Amino acid sequence: MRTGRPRTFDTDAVLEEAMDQFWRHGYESTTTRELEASLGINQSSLYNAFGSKSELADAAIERYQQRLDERLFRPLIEAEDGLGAIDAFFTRIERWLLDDGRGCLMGRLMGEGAARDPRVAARLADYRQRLASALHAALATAAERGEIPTESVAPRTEILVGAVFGLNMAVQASFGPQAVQALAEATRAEVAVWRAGGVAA
Amino acid sequence: MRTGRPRTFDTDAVLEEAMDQFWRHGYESTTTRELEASLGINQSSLYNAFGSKSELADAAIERYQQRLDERLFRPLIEAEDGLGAIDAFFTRIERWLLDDGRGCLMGRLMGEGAARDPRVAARLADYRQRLASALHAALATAAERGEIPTESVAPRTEILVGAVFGLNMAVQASFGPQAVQALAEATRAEVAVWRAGGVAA
DNA sequence: TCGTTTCTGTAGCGTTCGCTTGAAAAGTCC
DNA sequence: GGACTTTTCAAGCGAACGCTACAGAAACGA
Repeated sequence: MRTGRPRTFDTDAVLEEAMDQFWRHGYESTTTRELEASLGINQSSLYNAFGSKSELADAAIERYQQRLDERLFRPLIEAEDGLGAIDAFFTRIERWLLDDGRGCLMGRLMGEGAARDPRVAARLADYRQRLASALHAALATAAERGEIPTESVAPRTEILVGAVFGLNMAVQASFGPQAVQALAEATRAEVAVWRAGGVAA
Repeated sequence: MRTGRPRTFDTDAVLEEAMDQFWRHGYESTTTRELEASLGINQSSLYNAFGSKSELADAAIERYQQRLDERLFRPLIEAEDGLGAIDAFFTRIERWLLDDGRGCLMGRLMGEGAARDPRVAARLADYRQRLASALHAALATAAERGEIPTESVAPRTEILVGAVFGLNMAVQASFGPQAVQALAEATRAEVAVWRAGGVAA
């Protein structure tokens, strides 16, 4: 193992800041010059440490995905109150999208067609899978509790995945907080109808 | 009225081709060089005729919106079979998104954040309004026919708007035809549950 | 201390972007 | 036919893009 001059910056902190940049501006619109400025390190140091913009983004997305898992997906999977957990999930995701004006990194990447980069495409496919799994788990719990029929778990997983995509699209399209809130609220209302056995409140 | 040399190209045909280019590649990724090549006219002729890329896109989007109105929204508004028309709409939109691999221009624009251009933002807001109106009209018809409760018309309009956004997001994220089909199918299944009065088939 | 290895900063490569310039070509109107 | 207006075309402007070459600075093992 050959040694040499160690890095003067904290790789982890830089990655955190890079994640925030991609989160705010997406993949294409985050330029290496902006990264240089916001991360406080020179471009060549960036490339020396991460290889390429694509690889840096890949690492940043992995970091973001872990955060999503912790804050949004894990509570959904571990909750035991079925449809109540789904209601809470859509409240949480609404805040996630609106609270700090950053939206969702995955939504940005999906919308801007960042899947043309194969690394990003793999991350997005993984995200879709995790989202669907978490929703499926919560719906399965709801079925166990007798809140919804078992046959409806699979199609309703798709419905909710689509609803999350739709929320993200509304954010990307800059339709404003009210539009996003309206979509989230309508989704929660529909879930409430499921609980009521299909009889509208 | 001062006269001069007339154009050698058909403005209408050029606009049609420009619409197709934006449709295939979105706003940002459609370059003035590509337009020059595909439209068969010089860049300066383009700028002379349309002013700017933004204005050309604006005209192309207007054209596209008219097509959307004719092919997707008008049938939804004029149909008299309530939920049946909504089922047919989601079948039609699924084909619209998948058949020729172009997806939907509005979906591209929403996803790529093209709303940063004020002209595009206005077009997108208009699109959202037209989509919501068409769905609302069909749901109102369904309520008149007694298929769904009147109170559910407004929230379910939002649900379906979100579903359309979600379908577009799936297309933009390159999740593939099966993912898009699954979302559309699940939406139709949920609409069928509405008709059945909430009792799952 | 010395040699080796790695990191840092400047400067710049080649490409592409939206858009414009300037002169020649091609029409219309009197 | 000649004055006038507009379109066309090639060339190029200034800026931004991802990325890199290179030289000097800085830390390691011996």
